[in-house]
Amino acid sequence: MKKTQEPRHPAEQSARARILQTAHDLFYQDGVRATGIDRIIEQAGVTKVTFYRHFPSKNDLIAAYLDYRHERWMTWFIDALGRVPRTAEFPLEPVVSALKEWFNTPEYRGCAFINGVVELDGIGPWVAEVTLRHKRDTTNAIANLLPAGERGMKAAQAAAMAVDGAIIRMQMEKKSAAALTLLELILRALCEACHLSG
Amino acid sequence: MKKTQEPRHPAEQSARARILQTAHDLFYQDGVRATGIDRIIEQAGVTKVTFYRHFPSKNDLIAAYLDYRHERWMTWFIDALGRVPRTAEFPLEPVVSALKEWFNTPEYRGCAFINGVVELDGIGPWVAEVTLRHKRDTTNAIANLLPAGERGMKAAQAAAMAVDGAIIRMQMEKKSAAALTLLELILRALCEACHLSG
DNA sequence: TTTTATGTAGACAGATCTGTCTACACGGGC
DNA sequence: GCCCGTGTAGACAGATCTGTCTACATAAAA
Repeated sequence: MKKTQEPRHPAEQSARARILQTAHDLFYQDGVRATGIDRIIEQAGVTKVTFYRHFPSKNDLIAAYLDYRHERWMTWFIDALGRVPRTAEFPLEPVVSALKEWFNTPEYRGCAFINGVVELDGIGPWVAEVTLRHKRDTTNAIANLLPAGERGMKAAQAAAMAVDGAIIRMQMEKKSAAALTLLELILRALCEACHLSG
Repeated sequence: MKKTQEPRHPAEQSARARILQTAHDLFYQDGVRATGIDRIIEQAGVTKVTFYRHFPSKNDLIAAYLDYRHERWMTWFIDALGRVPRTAEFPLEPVVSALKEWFNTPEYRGCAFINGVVELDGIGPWVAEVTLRHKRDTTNAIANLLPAGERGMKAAQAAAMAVDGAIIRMQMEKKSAAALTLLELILRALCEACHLSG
């Protein structure tokens, strides 16, 4: 079953996977509106017909891009949170560590979903919807670092919002890790205020 | 001196002012990239020649828009902060009140400068520069609510970053004032942690 | 009075972007 | 043996966007 999927280029990816991968890189790096279909087609090494057979319109590609991005980023984030030992004194420390890792990647250009909401507000309500799902999942991942219950959930939501602020900040300032130390200040204050640090 | 400025339409604004005003409304509401020159020209009631005499290129208009926006918003923000009585118990309360006012305006679509950085990253480094100026001025306005000194400044910077998070959050969620209560939670925690609440 | 700054009206060039179309090739399953 | 899914190559239509151009009008300044 499904051996028909990848016959053409045994070593390489299927045409669809190459398109999606290329679209991801270009959309994230240069922005969705600024990236034309032609450039994706050229860089992915496919033709227009092949492209439009897989993605009937650019909007379909954008939707697939956001899904793909969510999957990738979420997997990485949860893994990164787990790689740092949790301490009772500052249970949100893994959040700072994970973001530090992300912020230092050379291709960093902010949160694809925040960028999407800003750039693509007009093309449909589904952009805001997938973005809210993304932020909900992120909040849940943060909440898993805290004791279950009302207090932990409120703190996780606030922490996630502060993280968005840090993401934006880092996107503006490029250099300088000021965003990270400020975020740590906020998260420590939050943990204390919610009696979550021991 | 300068009586030449507004001769044509005594009751109305000068052509330049109308263009800038229209550009502001459309750029902020629909996004810069999504707004064509033709639409601004039409809605401002001027012609192409008039437009290009005042603004040699769209980028010049974008720059003027950001300057104009900064002036307007900053004036409003400082005024709004001053309208709320400061309490020693929670000195950052005016920030929450001011944002509440802003978030409830029907035309709210986030921070024009954050949107600009996301949308216009490619067109030149000056976008990030005016954005950083804007955020610095905002931070200073917040710092004026706090006692001068190292502690107050750090808290103001962290608060400004959290505010950015709330701005984004509100932009995604449209309805629901969750962003505001979360922001208040963060700011209260910050004030306590920095020993700024009495 | 002449010049200059400002304005109007609208055609046009040149680029770019999305999406469609024709024509052809090849491998696997029916 | 034949069809169908997937692939290639590239022309083309139609829309939109930025910016230029000609031709003309008018009020204030010199």
